[in-house]
Amino acid sequence: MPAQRTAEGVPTIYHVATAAGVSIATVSRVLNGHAKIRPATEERVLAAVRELGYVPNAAAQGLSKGLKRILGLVFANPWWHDDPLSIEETNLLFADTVIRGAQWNADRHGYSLLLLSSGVTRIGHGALFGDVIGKVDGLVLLDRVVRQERVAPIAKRVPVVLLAGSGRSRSAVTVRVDNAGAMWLLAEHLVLHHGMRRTAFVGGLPDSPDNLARLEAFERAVRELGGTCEPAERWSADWTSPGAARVVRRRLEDKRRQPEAIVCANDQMAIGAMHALATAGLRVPDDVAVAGFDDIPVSAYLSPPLTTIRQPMRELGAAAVESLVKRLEGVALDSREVVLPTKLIVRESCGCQAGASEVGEATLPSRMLADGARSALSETVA
Amino acid sequence: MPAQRTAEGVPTIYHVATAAGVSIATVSRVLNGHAKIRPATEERVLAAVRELGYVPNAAAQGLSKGLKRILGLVFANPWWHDDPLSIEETNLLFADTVIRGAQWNADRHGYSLLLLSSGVTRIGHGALFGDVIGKVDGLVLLDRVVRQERVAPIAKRVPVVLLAGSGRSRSAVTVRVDNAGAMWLLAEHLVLHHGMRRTAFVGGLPDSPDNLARLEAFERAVRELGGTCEPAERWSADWTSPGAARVVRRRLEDKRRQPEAIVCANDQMAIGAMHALATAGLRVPDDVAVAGFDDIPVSAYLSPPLTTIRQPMRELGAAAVESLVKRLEGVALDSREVVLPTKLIVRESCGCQAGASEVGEATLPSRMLADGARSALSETVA
DNA sequence: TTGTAAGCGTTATCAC
DNA sequence: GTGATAACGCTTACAA
Repeated sequence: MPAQRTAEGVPTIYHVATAAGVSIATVSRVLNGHAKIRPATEERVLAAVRELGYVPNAAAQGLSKGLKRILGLVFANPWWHDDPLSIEETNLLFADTVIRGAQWNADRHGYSLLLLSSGVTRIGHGALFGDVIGKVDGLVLLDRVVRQERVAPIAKRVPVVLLAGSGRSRSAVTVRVDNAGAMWLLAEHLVLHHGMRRTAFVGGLPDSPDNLARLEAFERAVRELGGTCEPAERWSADWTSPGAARVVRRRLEDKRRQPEAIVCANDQMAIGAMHALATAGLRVPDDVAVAGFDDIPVSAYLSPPLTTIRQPMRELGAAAVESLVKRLEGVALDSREVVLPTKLIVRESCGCQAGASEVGEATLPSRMLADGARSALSETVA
Repeated sequence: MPAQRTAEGVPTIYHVATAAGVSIATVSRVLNGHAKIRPATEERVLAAVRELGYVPNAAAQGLSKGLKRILGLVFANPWWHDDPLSIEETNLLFADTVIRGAQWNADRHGYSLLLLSSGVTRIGHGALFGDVIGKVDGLVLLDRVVRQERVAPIAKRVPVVLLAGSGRSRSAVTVRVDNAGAMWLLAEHLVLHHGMRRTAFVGGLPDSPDNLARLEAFERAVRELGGTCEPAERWSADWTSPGAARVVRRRLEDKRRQPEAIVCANDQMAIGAMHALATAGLRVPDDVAVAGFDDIPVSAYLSPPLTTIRQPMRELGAAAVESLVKRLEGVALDSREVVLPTKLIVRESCGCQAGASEVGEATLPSRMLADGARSALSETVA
């Protein structure tokens, strides 16, 4: 037996073996539960493990087993010092909540989640995200972190799941929400229920697939229902409250008749829009109705409470991990695309009255669920 | 040369060597930039690397170098299905923003950030966080993820930084903000500037070091300035908006005179408090002033905009990683404790008038900076 | 039931 | 400059 090789203070399997008077193979067996071990032996090994505070070196395990049990999630994580205006980052809550869902489910499956960012240093510069790809068994790519054509080469090396992507990738699985169904519901509520005809849609970053899907679906739905939606160019923002506030203020200076309803591609922008309206002396929803998308926690606590689309952000992260894990364990995926359902949460910013409950909340099932959509939630959290 | 050993499709250094007609040692040298390589050779190797889409296996590198270049961050990440009320998680924004800062700085130093959660599965059950500790070179432990006495054994194995901890650990470095200085500033503003004497402090989870520090400092400051602070037990909440709303509503039912100012241990609770007050027909700040802590992005967009303490959450994460990396690179730390400064952000919920700027914002330097505090920000983002 | 030894894919120390 | 080759710490046949 090569005895203890490490000079460092960190105990290895050799130390444990020596201390327990067995071979390293036996230690490994005890720790991994394979094979039958004599109880007395097992006890000695475990005692040694405890005594030394031994924890296996995951790098060695990964090398030996060919599985690192680490999943990567790539998101946009800029530092903001260059741009004081972006203190409130692009869709902050969305990414963070997705991350939480992904971490949670990875953990459940015995994997850990490695957080990777696009945009700051080496990542994204070299091909294949630099070397970080070598650290993971699979990758979740958030919306917009990588261009369409860059996905294939990455997917050649590790399984990839696209989160909130356009869903048009051959090489990777896509997980997203039912944006179109959501916007239809909202348009119906505004146009049919409240009788509003003139609307506007405050968009997030223009190249975001989610933003595009929401915009197109909303415009189309409103038009088909007999209403109008102001030209998107004039209402394009950047997912942030200040950005949306700016857009709304600019429109307010224009003295033509204002829209009756302003729908925003996320809740943060709805908050910015409401702020701009309030500052201009307009009341929500009496003068203008406002709606958002996401249903972030504060939305229920705004005045007025925000009518919005709830998307299962956490489940989105969990579902992405779920299909990655399935792929790694050799389970066949039944679809290249997972579409999670959304809900219309009716509160007061659209003109409805507060319900009996503390936080008024009406829930309609999403119709128009895309083909192949199932509740990945029940799948995931089973 | 043992030729290509891997059956999988993933190319190894052996494939590259074969393709380039050199030894694996040469490939390694080219990729790591050590030693002099003939330009022609280098070119052949690089070509092979590109051709094959080779990326080094990080597990093998970690094993060989004794450094995984992975840092772990442990935070609380419960799934909420058991408890529908906790949809808005404990101090969500705080942890998420800290995580972003940590990820950003880790990336800058060539490390990746592994997200680990306490509480859900194996982690925290076995000693030493189960096996996950074997995946990292160092660990950042967030507030409350582990009890005081559990830190030492972990720190024996990998360097540990405590984030937002009590600062009383021998075995680990602590990174936190200047809670006491912040609360003094706020108390002065409320009591001296606005002349309010009767106050209340809505607390977060009672066992959180941050919460405790804020509560104690605020009570003490108010008292020394001649005001009063209602008993903490009655105002104890859980970091969430609904939690704070509940506490405030309960107090409102009590017909004794209400406090003139309600200070909350974070912004989410301030939002919940304002909601409860508005629902009860009380106006902020005319009837009751409200203040928060954190300065999350939406706080500037509430009505009224929230007066709060800005703590550098992102820098907190970055600083934690900074000291971990220093430790790993053998740089001596000049202190067991890093204390970052805070700022009082005066908006309108305290009774001040809106400033000239879009979002009124007065900034005072934090006095009472704890001993040894330096701007770790400048250190970090240098 | 346990031990021996051959990988796993790198890096790094020798030689040449 | 470049090529063998020995670690690195673990898992897993294969023997015993």
